[in-house]
Amino acid sequence: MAKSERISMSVIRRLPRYYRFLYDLKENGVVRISSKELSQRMGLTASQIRQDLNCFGGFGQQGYGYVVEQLYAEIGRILGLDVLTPAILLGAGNLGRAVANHMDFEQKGFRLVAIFDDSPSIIGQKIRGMEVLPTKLIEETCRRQNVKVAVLCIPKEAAASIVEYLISLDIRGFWNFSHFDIGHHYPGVLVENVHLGDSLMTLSYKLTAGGEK
Amino acid sequence: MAKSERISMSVIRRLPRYYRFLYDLKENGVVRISSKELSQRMGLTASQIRQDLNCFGGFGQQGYGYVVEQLYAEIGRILGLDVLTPAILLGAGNLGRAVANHMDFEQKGFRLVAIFDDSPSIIGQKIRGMEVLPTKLIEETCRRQNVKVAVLCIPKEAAASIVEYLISLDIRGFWNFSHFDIGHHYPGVLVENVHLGDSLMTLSYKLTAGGEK
DNA sequence: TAGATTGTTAATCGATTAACAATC
DNA sequence: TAGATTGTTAATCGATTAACAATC
Repeated sequence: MAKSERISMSVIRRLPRYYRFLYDLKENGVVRISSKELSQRMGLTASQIRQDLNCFGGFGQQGYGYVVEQLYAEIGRILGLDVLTPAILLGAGNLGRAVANHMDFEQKGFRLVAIFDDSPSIIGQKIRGMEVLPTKLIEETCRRQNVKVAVLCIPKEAAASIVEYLISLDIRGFWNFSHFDIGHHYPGVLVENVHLGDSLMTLSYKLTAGGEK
Repeated sequence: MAKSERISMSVIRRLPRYYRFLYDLKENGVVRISSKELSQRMGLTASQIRQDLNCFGGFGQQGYGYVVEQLYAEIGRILGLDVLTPAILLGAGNLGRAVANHMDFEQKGFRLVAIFDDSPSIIGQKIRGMEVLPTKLIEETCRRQNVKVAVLCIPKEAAASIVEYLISLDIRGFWNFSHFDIGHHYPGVLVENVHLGDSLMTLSYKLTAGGEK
Protein backbone atom coordinates (compact mmCIF):
# COMPACT_ATOMS: atom_id res chain seq x y z
CA MET A 1 0.00 0.00 0.00
CA ALA A 2 2.32 2.74 1.17
CA LYS A 3 4.63 3.83 -1.61
CA SER A 4 8.24 3.56 -0.63
CA GLU A 5 9.44 7.00 -1.76
CA ARG A 6 10.34 9.50 0.93
CA ILE A 7 7.36 11.65 1.83
CA SER A 8 8.01 15.35 2.11
CA MET A 9 7.25 17.29 5.29
CA SER A 10 4.95 19.60 3.30
CA VAL A 11 2.69 16.64 2.69
CA ILE A 12 2.92 15.32 6.25
CA ARG A 13 2.00 18.66 7.78
CA ARG A 14 -1.22 18.67 5.80
CA LEU A 15 -2.31 15.25 7.03
CA PRO A 16 -3.53 16.34 10.48
CA ARG A 17 -5.63 19.00 8.80
CA TYR A 18 -7.19 16.48 6.43
CA TYR A 19 -7.79 14.33 9.45
CA ARG A 20 -9.67 17.11 11.25
CA PHE A 21 -11.82 17.96 8.25
CA LEU A 22 -12.64 14.33 7.66
CA TYR A 23 -13.59 13.92 11.30
CA ASP A 24 -16.06 16.79 10.97
CA LEU A 25 -17.53 15.35 7.79
CA LYS A 26 -17.86 12.00 9.48
CA GLU A 27 -19.58 13.59 12.50
CA ASN A 28 -21.98 15.35 10.16
CA GLY A 29 -22.93 12.09 8.56
CA VAL A 30 -21.21 12.71 5.23
CA VAL A 31 -20.41 9.35 3.66
CA ARG A 32 -18.44 10.20 0.54
CA ILE A 33 -16.45 13.21 -0.63
CA SER A 34 -14.65 14.08 -3.83
CA SER A 35 -11.26 15.76 -3.91
CA LYS A 36 -12.99 18.70 -5.55
CA GLU A 37 -15.44 19.30 -2.75
CA LEU A 38 -12.85 18.74 -0.03
CA SER A 39 -10.53 21.17 -1.80
CA GLN A 40 -13.19 23.87 -1.71
CA ARG A 41 -13.84 23.38 1.98
CA MET A 42 -10.16 23.41 2.85
CA GLY A 43 -8.96 26.10 0.48
CA LEU A 44 -6.60 23.82 -1.45
CA THR A 45 -6.56 22.49 -4.98
CA ALA A 46 -8.16 19.14 -5.74
CA SER A 47 -4.98 18.18 -7.50
CA GLN A 48 -2.94 18.66 -4.37
CA ILE A 49 -5.26 16.54 -2.29
CA ARG A 50 -5.11 13.65 -4.77
CA GLN A 51 -1.37 14.05 -5.07
CA ASP A 52 -0.97 14.04 -1.28
CA LEU A 53 -3.13 11.00 -0.70
CA ASN A 54 -1.49 9.05 -3.47
CA CYS A 55 1.81 9.29 -1.66
CA PHE A 56 0.38 6.59 0.59
CA GLY A 57 -1.84 4.62 -1.75
CA GLY A 58 -5.00 4.81 -3.81
CA PHE A 59 -7.71 5.37 -1.23
CA GLY A 60 -10.35 6.62 -3.66
CA GLN A 61 -12.60 5.16 -6.29
CA GLN A 62 -12.79 6.56 -9.79
CA GLY A 63 -16.08 8.20 -10.56
CA TYR A 64 -17.08 8.15 -6.90
CA GLY A 65 -14.56 9.88 -4.66
CA TYR A 66 -13.41 8.89 -1.21
CA VAL A 67 -15.33 7.11 1.54
CA VAL A 68 -15.05 9.56 4.44
CA GLU A 69 -14.89 7.05 7.26
CA GLN A 70 -12.36 4.91 5.45
CA LEU A 71 -10.09 7.79 4.49
CA TYR A 72 -10.27 9.11 8.04
CA ALA A 73 -9.15 5.78 9.45
CA GLU A 74 -6.44 5.46 6.84
CA ILE A 75 -4.92 8.85 7.63
CA GLY A 76 -5.08 8.07 11.33
CA ARG A 77 -3.06 4.96 10.67
CA ILE A 78 -0.55 6.82 8.51
CA LEU A 79 -0.06 9.30 11.35
CA GLY A 80 0.47 6.39 13.72
CA LEU A 81 -2.43 7.36 15.97
CA ASP A 82 -3.46 3.74 16.41
CA VAL A 83 -0.37 2.99 18.49
CA LEU A 84 -0.07 4.91 21.77
CA THR A 85 3.50 5.86 22.60
CA PRO A 86 4.25 6.42 26.31
CA ALA A 87 5.30 10.00 27.01
CA ILE A 88 6.35 12.06 29.99
CA LEU A 89 5.90 15.79 30.52
CA LEU A 90 8.62 17.93 32.06
CA GLY A 91 7.81 21.25 33.68
CA ALA A 92 4.48 21.76 35.45
CA GLY A 93 4.39 25.55 35.24
CA ASN A 94 1.60 27.45 33.53
CA LEU A 95 2.34 26.03 30.15
CA GLY A 96 3.00 22.47 31.26
CA ARG A 97 -0.22 22.37 33.27
CA ALA A 98 -2.21 23.71 30.33
CA VAL A 99 -0.73 21.18 27.93
CA ALA A 100 -1.35 18.32 30.34
CA ASN A 101 -4.93 19.42 30.98
CA HIS A 102 -5.87 20.60 27.53
CA MET A 103 -4.33 18.12 25.16
CA ASP A 104 -6.03 14.84 24.38
CA PHE A 105 -2.89 12.74 24.12
CA GLU A 106 -4.75 9.47 23.55
CA GLN A 107 -6.37 10.84 20.40
CA LYS A 108 -3.05 12.00 19.03
CA GLY A 109 -1.09 8.78 19.41
CA PHE A 110 0.38 9.17 22.90
CA ARG A 111 -0.20 8.15 26.49
CA LEU A 112 0.93 10.61 29.13
CA VAL A 113 2.36 8.46 31.92
CA ALA A 114 3.96 10.99 34.26
CA ILE A 115 4.58 14.67 34.92
CA PHE A 116 7.80 15.97 36.49
CA ASP A 117 8.97 19.20 38.02
CA ASP A 118 11.86 20.14 40.27
CA SER A 119 10.16 22.85 42.30
CA PRO A 120 9.21 21.57 45.78
CA SER A 121 6.08 23.74 45.78
CA ILE A 122 4.79 22.04 42.64
CA ILE A 123 5.81 18.46 43.38
CA GLY A 124 2.89 16.53 44.79
CA GLN A 125 0.22 18.70 43.15
CA LYS A 126 -2.33 16.84 41.09
CA ILE A 127 -2.79 17.59 37.39
CA ARG A 128 -5.59 15.70 35.69
CA GLY A 129 -5.41 13.17 38.44
CA MET A 130 -1.67 12.67 38.11
CA GLU A 131 0.66 13.60 40.89
CA VAL A 132 3.61 15.76 39.85
CA LEU A 133 6.79 13.79 40.56
CA PRO A 134 10.29 15.01 41.40
CA THR A 135 12.74 14.90 38.51
CA LYS A 136 14.92 12.35 40.25
CA LEU A 137 12.25 9.77 39.43
CA ILE A 138 12.55 10.32 35.69
CA GLU A 139 15.04 7.55 35.11
CA GLU A 140 13.07 4.90 36.95
CA THR A 141 9.80 5.90 35.25
CA CYS A 142 11.33 5.83 31.80
CA ARG A 143 12.82 2.41 32.37
CA ARG A 144 9.71 0.89 33.89
CA GLN A 145 7.23 2.31 31.38
CA ASN A 146 9.48 2.18 28.37
CA VAL A 147 9.00 5.90 27.72
CA LYS A 148 10.15 7.05 24.30
CA VAL A 149 8.89 10.63 24.15
CA ALA A 150 9.23 13.73 26.32
CA VAL A 151 7.13 16.89 26.28
CA LEU A 152 9.36 19.82 27.24
CA CYS A 153 7.65 22.70 29.03
CA ILE A 154 10.76 23.86 30.85
CA PRO A 155 12.81 27.06 30.60
CA LYS A 156 15.40 27.37 27.89
CA GLU A 157 18.28 27.23 30.33
CA ALA A 158 17.18 23.89 31.74
CA ALA A 159 16.44 22.37 28.36
CA ALA A 160 19.96 21.98 26.97
CA SER A 161 21.21 19.68 29.69
CA ILE A 162 17.96 17.81 30.24
CA VAL A 163 17.76 16.91 26.58
CA GLU A 164 21.15 15.21 26.75
CA TYR A 165 20.09 13.36 29.85
CA LEU A 166 16.81 12.19 28.32
CA ILE A 167 18.54 10.99 25.19
CA SER A 168 20.87 8.94 27.37
CA LEU A 169 17.71 7.34 28.84
CA ASP A 170 16.70 6.35 25.32
CA ILE A 171 14.12 9.07 24.74
CA ARG A 172 13.84 9.35 20.98
CA GLY A 173 11.21 12.02 20.43
CA PHE A 174 10.61 15.51 21.81
CA TRP A 175 7.59 17.74 21.72
CA ASN A 176 9.46 20.88 22.52
CA PHE A 177 7.74 23.99 23.89
CA SER A 178 10.95 25.45 25.28
CA HIS A 179 12.79 28.20 23.46
CA PHE A 180 15.78 25.95 23.19
CA ASP A 181 16.32 24.75 19.63
CA ILE A 182 16.88 21.00 19.80
CA GLY A 183 16.75 20.95 16.04
CA HIS A 184 19.68 19.43 14.25
CA HIS A 185 22.10 18.75 17.09
CA TYR A 186 21.17 15.17 17.76
CA PRO A 187 20.94 12.88 14.77
CA GLY A 188 18.33 10.15 15.01
CA VAL A 189 16.31 12.12 17.55
CA LEU A 190 12.90 13.26 16.33
CA VAL A 191 11.82 16.72 17.32
CA GLU A 192 8.65 18.69 16.88
CA ASN A 193 9.20 22.25 17.98
CA VAL A 194 6.32 24.44 19.13
CA HIS A 195 7.68 27.94 19.24
CA LEU A 196 4.68 29.99 20.33
CA GLY A 197 6.73 33.17 20.40
CA ASP A 198 7.77 32.67 16.79
CA SER A 199 4.16 32.21 15.82
CA LEU A 200 3.14 35.43 17.54
CA MET A 201 5.95 37.35 15.87
CA THR A 202 4.81 35.98 12.53
CA LEU A 203 1.38 37.41 13.21
CA SER A 204 3.01 40.73 14.01
CA TYR A 205 4.73 40.62 10.64
CA LYS A 206 1.52 39.82 8.82
CA LEU A 207 -0.18 42.80 10.44
CA THR A 208 2.74 45.09 9.68
CA ALA A 209 3.19 43.98 6.10
CA GLY A 210 -0.52 43.49 5.49
CA GLY A 211 -1.04 47.23 5.80
CA GLU A 212 1.26 47.88 2.84
CA LYS A 213 -1.03 46.13 0.39
CA MET B 1 15.62 49.69 2.08
CA ALA B 2 12.91 47.09 1.92
CA LYS B 3 12.67 45.62 -1.55
CA SER B 4 9.20 45.85 -2.95
CA GLU B 5 8.76 42.26 -4.15
CA ARG B 6 6.38 40.03 -2.24
CA ILE B 7 8.18 38.11 0.47
CA SER B 8 7.37 34.44 0.72
CA MET B 9 6.05 32.90 3.92
CA SER B 10 8.98 30.47 3.95
CA VAL B 11 11.29 33.42 4.46
CA ILE B 12 9.04 35.12 7.03
CA ARG B 13 8.77 32.02 9.18
CA ARG B 14 12.55 31.89 9.47
CA LEU B 15 12.83 35.47 10.71
CA PRO B 16 11.76 34.82 14.33
CA ARG B 17 14.33 32.06 14.52
CA TYR B 18 17.08 34.34 13.24
CA TYR B 19 15.87 36.85 15.79
CA ARG B 20 16.24 34.37 18.64
CA PHE B 21 19.69 33.26 17.60
CA LEU B 22 20.85 36.84 17.21
CA TYR B 23 19.49 37.67 20.63
CA ASP B 24 21.57 34.88 22.14
CA LEU B 25 24.69 36.00 20.30
CA LYS B 26 24.09 39.54 21.47
CA GLU B 27 23.64 38.37 25.07
CA ASN B 28 26.88 36.45 24.80
CA GLY B 29 28.73 39.54 23.72
CA VAL B 30 29.26 38.48 20.09
CA VAL B 31 29.66 41.61 17.99
CA ARG B 32 29.86 40.34 14.43
CA ILE B 33 28.84 37.15 12.66
CA SER B 34 29.23 35.85 9.14
CA SER B 35 26.48 34.06 7.26
CA LYS B 36 28.73 31.02 7.29
CA GLU B 37 29.05 30.83 11.05
CA LEU B 38 25.39 31.60 11.64
CA SER B 39 24.45 28.91 9.13
CA GLN B 40 26.45 26.33 11.07
CA ARG B 41 24.83 27.25 14.34
CA MET B 42 21.33 27.19 12.89
CA GLY B 43 21.65 24.21 10.58
CA LEU B 44 20.97 26.17 7.40
CA THR B 45 23.08 27.09 4.38
CA ALA B 46 24.93 30.40 4.34
CA SER B 47 23.41 31.03 0.96
CA GLN B 48 19.92 30.83 2.33
CA ILE B 49 20.65 33.25 5.13
CA ARG B 50 22.09 35.83 2.73
CA GLN B 51 19.22 35.27 0.32
CA ASP B 52 16.68 35.69 3.12
CA LEU B 53 18.19 38.86 4.53
CA ASN B 54 18.56 40.42 1.11
CA CYS B 55 14.81 40.26 0.66
CA PHE B 56 14.75 43.23 3.00
CA GLY B 57 17.99 45.01 2.21
CA GLY B 58 21.74 44.71 2.44
CA PHE B 59 22.41 44.55 6.15
CA GLY B 60 25.92 43.13 5.91
CA GLN B 61 29.32 44.37 4.96
CA GLN B 62 31.48 42.59 2.43
CA GLY B 63 34.54 40.98 3.92
CA TYR B 64 33.19 41.46 7.44
CA GLY B 65 29.80 39.91 7.95
CA TYR B 66 26.87 41.27 9.93
CA VAL B 67 26.88 43.41 13.05
CA VAL B 68 24.87 41.29 15.49
CA GLU B 69 23.16 44.10 17.38
CA GLN B 70 22.24 45.93 14.21
CA LEU B 71 20.87 42.88 12.42
CA TYR B 72 18.88 41.96 15.51
CA ALA B 73 17.28 45.39 15.60
CA GLU B 74 16.62 45.32 11.88
CA ILE B 75 14.81 41.98 12.00
CA GLY B 76 12.79 43.18 14.99
CA ARG B 77 11.66 46.14 12.92
CA ILE B 78 10.83 43.95 9.92
CA LEU B 79 8.69 41.78 12.19
CA GLY B 80 6.97 44.91 13.45
CA LEU B 81 7.96 44.33 17.06
CA ASP B 82 8.67 48.01 17.62
CA VAL B 83 4.97 48.85 17.39
CA LEU B 84 2.72 47.32 20.07
CA THR B 85 -0.67 46.32 18.74
CA PRO B 86 -3.48 46.15 21.34
CA ALA B 87 -4.86 42.64 21.68
CA ILE B 88 -7.55 40.88 23.70
CA LEU B 89 -7.62 37.26 24.79
CA LEU B 90 -10.80 35.20 24.67
CA GLY B 91 -11.21 32.12 26.80
CA ALA B 92 -9.58 31.92 30.23
CA GLY B 93 -9.52 28.15 30.56
CA ASN B 94 -6.34 26.15 31.03
CA LEU B 95 -4.91 27.18 27.72
CA GLY B 96 -5.96 30.83 27.83
CA ARG B 97 -4.52 31.25 31.32
CA ALA B 98 -1.25 29.66 30.27
CA VAL B 99 -0.93 31.85 27.19
CA ALA B 100 -1.74 34.99 29.18
CA ASN B 101 0.74 34.10 31.90
CA HIS B 102 3.46 32.59 29.84
CA MET B 103 3.72 34.73 26.75
CA ASP B 104 5.65 37.96 26.77
CA PHE B 105 3.35 39.90 24.46
CA GLU B 106 5.30 43.16 24.74
CA GLN B 107 8.41 41.52 23.32
CA LYS B 108 6.49 40.09 20.40
CA GLY B 109 4.81 43.25 19.19
CA PHE B 110 1.55 43.20 21.18
CA ARG B 111 -0.04 44.62 24.29
CA LEU B 112 -2.60 42.42 26.01
CA VAL B 113 -5.31 44.81 27.17
CA ALA B 114 -8.07 42.50 28.39
CA ILE B 115 -9.10 38.89 28.97
CA PHE B 116 -12.65 37.66 28.48
CA ASP B 117 -14.63 34.58 29.38
CA ASP B 118 -18.31 33.79 29.59
CA SER B 119 -18.22 31.38 32.50
CA PRO B 120 -19.44 33.06 35.72
CA SER B 121 -17.00 31.02 37.80
CA ILE B 122 -14.05 32.42 35.85
CA ILE B 123 -15.18 36.03 35.44
CA GLY B 124 -13.56 38.20 38.10
CA GLN B 125 -10.53 35.96 38.56
CA LYS B 126 -7.19 37.66 38.21
CA ILE B 127 -4.68 36.54 35.61
CA ARG B 128 -1.35 38.33 35.64
CA GLY B 129 -3.02 41.15 37.49
CA MET B 130 -5.83 41.47 34.95
CA GLU B 131 -9.39 40.76 35.93
CA VAL B 132 -11.24 38.39 33.60
CA LEU B 133 -14.16 40.31 32.09
CA PRO B 134 -17.53 39.06 30.84
CA THR B 135 -17.81 38.77 27.08
CA LYS B 136 -20.50 41.42 26.91
CA LEU B 137 -17.77 43.99 27.54
CA ILE B 138 -15.83 43.01 24.42
CA GLU B 139 -17.40 45.61 22.19
CA GLU B 140 -16.80 48.52 24.54
CA THR B 141 -13.21 47.45 25.19
CA CYS B 142 -12.40 47.08 21.52
CA ARG B 143 -13.82 50.49 20.72
CA ARG B 144 -12.15 52.30 23.60
CA GLN B 145 -8.72 50.70 23.20
CA ASN B 146 -8.77 50.39 19.44
CA VAL B 147 -8.13 46.66 19.62
CA LYS B 148 -7.10 45.09 16.32
CA VAL B 149 -6.12 41.56 17.35
CA ALA B 150 -7.78 38.71 19.24
CA VAL B 151 -6.18 35.65 20.78
CA LEU B 152 -8.65 32.77 20.58
CA CYS B 153 -8.41 30.16 23.33
CA ILE B 154 -12.03 29.10 23.09
CA PRO B 155 -13.65 25.81 22.04
CA LYS B 156 -14.16 25.11 18.39
CA GLU B 157 -17.93 25.41 18.63
CA ALA B 158 -17.75 28.93 20.03
CA ALA B 159 -15.11 30.09 17.57
CA ALA B 160 -17.14 30.18 14.36
CA SER B 161 -19.67 32.74 15.56
CA ILE B 162 -17.29 34.78 17.70
CA VAL B 163 -14.94 35.27 14.79
CA GLU B 164 -17.73 36.85 12.73
CA TYR B 165 -18.64 39.08 15.64
CA LEU B 166 -15.05 40.19 16.21
CA ILE B 167 -14.55 40.97 12.55
CA SER B 168 -17.64 43.17 12.72
CA LEU B 169 -15.89 45.03 15.57
CA ASP B 170 -12.97 45.66 13.21
CA ILE B 171 -10.64 42.99 14.57
CA ARG B 172 -8.22 42.31 11.75
CA GLY B 173 -5.86 39.69 13.16
CA PHE B 174 -6.31 36.41 15.00
CA TRP B 175 -3.90 34.29 16.96
CA ASN B 176 -5.99 31.19 16.84
CA PHE B 177 -5.51 28.31 19.29
CA SER B 178 -8.98 26.90 18.69
CA HIS B 179 -9.48 23.89 16.46
CA PHE B 180 -11.67 26.00 14.23
CA ASP B 181 -9.98 26.75 10.92
CA ILE B 182 -10.40 30.48 10.31
CA GLY B 183 -8.08 30.12 7.36
CA HIS B 184 -9.35 31.32 4.05
CA HIS B 185 -12.96 32.23 4.82
CA TYR B 186 -12.47 35.91 5.51
CA PRO B 187 -10.44 37.86 2.99
CA GLY B 188 -8.37 40.68 4.42
CA VAL B 189 -8.31 39.08 7.86
CA LEU B 190 -4.88 37.95 9.00
CA VAL B 191 -4.70 34.66 10.83
CA GLU B 192 -1.96 32.77 12.55
CA ASN B 193 -3.17 29.33 13.51
CA VAL B 194 -1.60 27.38 16.38
CA HIS B 195 -2.88 23.87 16.05
CA LEU B 196 -1.16 22.06 18.91
CA GLY B 197 -2.98 18.85 18.12
CA ASP B 198 -1.69 18.91 14.55
CA SER B 199 1.82 19.39 15.85
CA LEU B 200 1.51 16.42 18.19
CA MET B 201 0.15 14.22 15.41
CA THR B 202 3.08 15.24 13.25
CA LEU B 203 5.41 14.04 15.97
CA SER B 204 3.50 10.77 16.02
CA TYR B 205 4.08 10.43 12.29
CA LYS B 206 7.79 11.14 12.63
CA LEU B 207 8.09 8.42 15.27
CA THR B 208 6.10 5.96 13.19
CA ALA B 209 7.87 6.66 9.93
CA GLY B 210 11.25 7.19 11.57
CA GLY B 211 11.37 3.54 12.51
CA GLU B 212 11.20 2.48 8.86
CA LYS B 213 14.57 4.02 8.05
C1' DT C 1 -23.42 2.83 -21.36
C1' DA C 2 -22.37 7.80 -20.06
C1' DG C 3 -20.74 10.68 -16.45
C1' DA C 4 -17.81 11.42 -12.85
C1' DT C 5 -13.72 11.36 -10.57
C1' DT C 6 -9.70 9.14 -9.58
C1' DG C 7 -4.50 8.07 -10.14
C1' DT C 8 -0.62 9.59 -12.55
C1' DT C 9 2.24 11.88 -15.85
C1' DA C 10 3.78 16.31 -17.65
C1' DA C 11 4.23 21.37 -17.14
C1' DT C 12 4.81 25.16 -14.21
C1' DC C 13 6.05 27.54 -10.54
C1' DG C 14 8.72 28.68 -6.46
C1' DA C 15 12.37 27.92 -3.16
C1' DT C 16 16.99 26.51 -2.22
C1' DT C 17 21.70 26.05 -3.37
C1' DA C 18 25.85 27.14 -5.94
C1' DA C 19 28.89 30.29 -7.98
C1' DC C 20 31.17 34.48 -8.47
C1' DA C 21 31.89 39.34 -9.25
C1' DA C 22 31.67 43.38 -6.22
C1' DT C 23 33.70 45.51 -2.38
C1' DC C 24 34.89 46.28 2.36
C1' DT D 1 47.03 45.38 -1.04
C1' DA D 2 45.24 40.57 -0.01
C1' DG D 3 41.68 38.05 2.24
C1' DA D 4 37.18 37.62 3.49
C1' DT D 5 32.53 37.76 2.89
C1' DT D 6 28.76 39.95 1.06
C1' DG D 7 24.92 40.75 -2.57
C1' DT D 8 23.20 38.83 -6.61
C1' DT D 9 22.73 36.07 -10.68
C1' DA D 10 22.34 31.41 -12.53
C1' DA D 11 21.50 26.42 -11.81
C1' DT D 12 19.20 22.99 -9.38
C1' DC D 13 15.94 20.99 -6.89
C1' DG D 14 11.33 20.21 -5.07
C1' DA D 15 6.48 21.21 -4.67
C1' DT D 16 2.26 22.54 -6.79
C1' DT D 17 -0.86 22.70 -10.54
C1' DA D 18 -2.74 21.18 -14.91
C1' DA D 19 -4.11 17.71 -17.98
C1' DC D 20 -5.83 13.42 -19.24
C1' DA D 21 -6.13 8.48 -19.74
C1' DA D 22 -7.88 4.82 -16.75
C1' DT D 23 -11.85 3.08 -14.61
C1' DC D 24 -15.64 2.79 -11.43
